[in-house]
Amino acid sequence: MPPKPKTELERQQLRTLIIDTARELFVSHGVEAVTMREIAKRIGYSATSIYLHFADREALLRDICDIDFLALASSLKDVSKIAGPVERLQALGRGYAEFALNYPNHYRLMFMTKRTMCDPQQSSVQQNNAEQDAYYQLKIAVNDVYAAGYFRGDLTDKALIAQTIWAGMHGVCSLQINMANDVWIDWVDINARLQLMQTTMMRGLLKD
Amino acid sequence: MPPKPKTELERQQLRTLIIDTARELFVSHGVEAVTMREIAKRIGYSATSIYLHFADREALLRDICDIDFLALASSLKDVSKIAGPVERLQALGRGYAEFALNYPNHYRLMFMTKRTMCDPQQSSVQQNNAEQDAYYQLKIAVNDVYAAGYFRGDLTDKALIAQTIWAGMHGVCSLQINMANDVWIDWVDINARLQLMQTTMMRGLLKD
DNA sequence: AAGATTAACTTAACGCTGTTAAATTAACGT
DNA sequence: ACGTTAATTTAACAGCGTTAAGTTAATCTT
Repeated sequence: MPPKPKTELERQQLRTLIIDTARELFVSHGVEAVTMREIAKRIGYSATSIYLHFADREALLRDICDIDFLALASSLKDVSKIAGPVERLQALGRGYAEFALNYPNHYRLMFMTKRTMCDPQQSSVQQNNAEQDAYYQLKIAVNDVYAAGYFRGDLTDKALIAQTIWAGMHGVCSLQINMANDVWIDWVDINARLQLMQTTMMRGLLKD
Repeated sequence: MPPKPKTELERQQLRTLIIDTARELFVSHGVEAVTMREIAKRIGYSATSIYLHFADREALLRDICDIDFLALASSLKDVSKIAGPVERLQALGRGYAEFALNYPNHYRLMFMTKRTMCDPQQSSVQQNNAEQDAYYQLKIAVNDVYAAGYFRGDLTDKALIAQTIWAGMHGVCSLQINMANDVWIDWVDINARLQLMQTTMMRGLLKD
């Protein structure tokens, strides 16, 4: 029904409306099942209107991903208040898993689905900003434990330590998200698996 | 161009020809990029012919997955010859990672992609057959280490131990497969990550 | 041996998808 | 008052998985 002039602010608001609407649909239906037409209908526009704001579906997914990464980082920001460095690192792992299992479809989009990458320059997430970059939060937490001298003597590569801890938690979460319904496996309770992964990581990486 | 009667053997051969052709295409192009028409063209049939042997694309993917699981288990079968139980467990992890990183598109289909499950009854993989069931191989290896009394005293749930080790290796492999090209992360060499995950797991789970 | 039957296969077509081209609408500048 | 132009829609395309309808030729029946 619409006419002509639109302020830059209004354009931006429509962009984020599209993104937020799509994210909401993803929660319940999963990314792959949500169509461009469905997103458009939900906001009362025609499907082609989305292409005035995003080059294609992939570009929309990238921007949605950015918001998801911000949401993850935001959900973890209170962790920095925790006193002990080791406790902080463990709380980060717990928070990460909580996000993954609360928003499995978003986690899937972020970490388990093949996507075309964009350079971080044009991402809306500020790299190495602790409020926005969850991986940076992990690196800080690892750094703090390292500075306190808690890691085993043979562990000197802090990026390697961080990526290993990440992989451990990601392994538990992603198997849960993708394989929990697989009757082939005699799955143990997910909380027990998360717990053992955390303590195994700490026992394996920290000094005795 | 073809006429009528076909033996049960010939039907089976055509089935496996379809599966093998699709698997080969998956290796280079990825599962999502391979279309039914493309598979059919490759074997010189029309696309609709596939539907005489598989209910739908999902059913074809399930059967392909079965073959992939068999291939994984087969690639690990020599591990059982290794003498020490801990060495066996570690070799299993290395072999698993080797498979994952050599056939990333198949690994993605097997462990990272949402699929509708079928009951193990009608799977061509024999559950709890060490030659065919890779997860059973892992359980045996964990069992052997457990029987030898090498695990820490507070670890009594063998399924939990197996699933944690699996999650650790899966975490490293799946992050590598899906995120290795992400310039956001200062990725350390994949072999170093695999190595540290293995030693961390062993240090964390085994007695000192 | 001729005709009906039927398995194996193909061509046509449907509904859905992401996406593009063309048409429409209405506010603005002059 | 009127063209210009941005915002939006409708129409349409190519490709997908899939189904329906046809075609072919070997076998079965009598």
